[in-house]
Amino acid sequence: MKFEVITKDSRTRARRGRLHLAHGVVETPVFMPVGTQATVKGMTPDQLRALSVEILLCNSYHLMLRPGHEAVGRLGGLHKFMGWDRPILTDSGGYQVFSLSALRDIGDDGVEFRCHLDGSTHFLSPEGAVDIQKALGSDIMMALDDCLGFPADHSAALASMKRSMNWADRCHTHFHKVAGEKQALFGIVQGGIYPDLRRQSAEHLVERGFPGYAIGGLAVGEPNPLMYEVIENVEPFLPEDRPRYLMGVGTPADLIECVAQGVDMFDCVMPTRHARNGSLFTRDGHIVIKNARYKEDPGPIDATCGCPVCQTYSRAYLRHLFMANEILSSVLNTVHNLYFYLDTLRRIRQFIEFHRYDELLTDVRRRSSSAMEE
RNA sequence: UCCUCAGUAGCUCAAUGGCAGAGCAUCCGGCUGUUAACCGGAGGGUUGUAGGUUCGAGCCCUACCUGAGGAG
Repeated sequence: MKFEVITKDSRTRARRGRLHLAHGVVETPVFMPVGTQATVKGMTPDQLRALSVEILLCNSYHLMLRPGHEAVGRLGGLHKFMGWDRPILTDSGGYQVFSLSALRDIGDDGVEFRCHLDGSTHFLSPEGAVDIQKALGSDIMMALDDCLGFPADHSAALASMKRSMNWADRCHTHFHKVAGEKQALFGIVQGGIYPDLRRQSAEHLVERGFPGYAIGGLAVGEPNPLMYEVIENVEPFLPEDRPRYLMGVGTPADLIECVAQGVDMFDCVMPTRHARNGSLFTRDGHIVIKNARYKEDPGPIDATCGCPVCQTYSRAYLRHLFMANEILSSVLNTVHNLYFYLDTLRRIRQFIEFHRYDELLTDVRRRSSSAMEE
């Protein structure tokens, strides 16, 4: 794996970069749609390519349980299995430590999960997480981490961060024992909202040396300005020549704000999940397509959008599909929302190249404050 | 014509004679490394009509109206 910074914006920390991975080149800043179970819900790989998706995120924990990472490995790896030949990043299952908290038990050695499908128990260790992601054959694998919720006091955040660092070390060691040149392992900075812990965590990981660094444990309930502040505080401790990946974030405005803090990579379920739940993104915020006001609205979702859905279908038709619970509703809404996200990232990259990123930042702040007044 | 059964929210149905509810639909909100085509909230009633019994009736009694089934 190789990462190059092509351009840096003059007035913000925004960077324009390029990530060379085993399955292709990724222009950064980049948004990775989430394909938890080896599919971006409702999309074929062809549709994703048509939207110019460059890299996907898939989930180790879910694929370990079903169909099983060994099975995927025997079938030729995740790329072949799902018919996607561009890069894939796999999450380790660290987020499930957080989101499936009722079904798991964390120890120093790893996490014991009770499977949400059949109740069987599984143990996920740092080494196991690497083995799973090796079998899946992702371009980028993530270290197993302990994703802390919000709020958490300093001592809880310290203990959790130390555990994550211990696990990151073990992933690093095991990775270099078993994995080849084709895959890369990213470390994940933790430490909650505490600047001293975030700094310790970042310095620990950098000393160990990873080809990329993720910022985890954010967008877990804290106010957005606090999230931006945490990123602003941790960025100076991350090496300039390595990609920074903000895990699980976020809204379109979040992406624009966080690129300004030096983030290169994002993933989030928001565009795809919101699509299925009927929230559609526009330049002036989202619209809820089920609202009665769209019943006979002949216009597109967003008049300024160039996506195939906005070229063809009315809000009235999309509302009808949603209300009628038609499968096509999810498909068309997902196409639009993913296009919107990818187009936002295209604009982000352009503004950085022109050294005018602050203009984009000003524009998005103005739009979100005027949307609040409505 | 007679007999039986039924009539409660837009729909399908609950409710010992004791505060009239649910599911769906409608309207609105939420969703941030997916247990999520999901979750939450709100509005909505002269219990077919008119009487009667009772401290109190959706429930018991009488008549009528409407519908379904049966008999002739």
